[in-house]
Amino acid sequence: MTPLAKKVYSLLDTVPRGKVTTYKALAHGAGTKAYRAIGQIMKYNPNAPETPCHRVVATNGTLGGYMGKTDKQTLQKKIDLLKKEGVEVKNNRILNFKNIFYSFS
DNA sequence: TATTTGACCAAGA
DNA sequence: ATCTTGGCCAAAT
Repeated sequence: MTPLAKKVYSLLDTVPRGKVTTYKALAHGAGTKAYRAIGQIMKYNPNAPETPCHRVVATNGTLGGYMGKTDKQTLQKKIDLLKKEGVEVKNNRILNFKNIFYSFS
C-alpha cells in the first residue's frame, strides 16, 4: 500500500452512498496533483468490495474503468453497482453528474 | 538512478 | 460533437 493510496482510500470511505467523486477531486483532497496516479493505484490495488472504487469517475462524467479494464462488459458491472445505489448511468455517462458529485472540503 | 506507463485533464482544431 | 496534443506526477519495472 503506497502512501498516496492510503489517503485516497480513506477519502473514498467518506464518499456517501449514492454519490460519486472524480480522480481529480481525490487528488485534490489528498493534497496532490497526481490525478493520473490515482488510476494507477486502483489498477494495482483492486480491493474491489472493500473500497468503493465504483464511485470514482472521470471529471467529464464518464466512468473511466473498472477492475483494470475499460471494456464495455466490465463497465456494465460498475454501472449496475451504481444503479443499485441510486446513480443513473446512460451510455457510459453519469446522469445529473453535477448534482451527485461529491468533493472533499 | 533512469525510463516507461497510465481507470487522467484541459485546451485546440 | 469527436479527435489530437501536450502536460502532469506517483508507481512500477
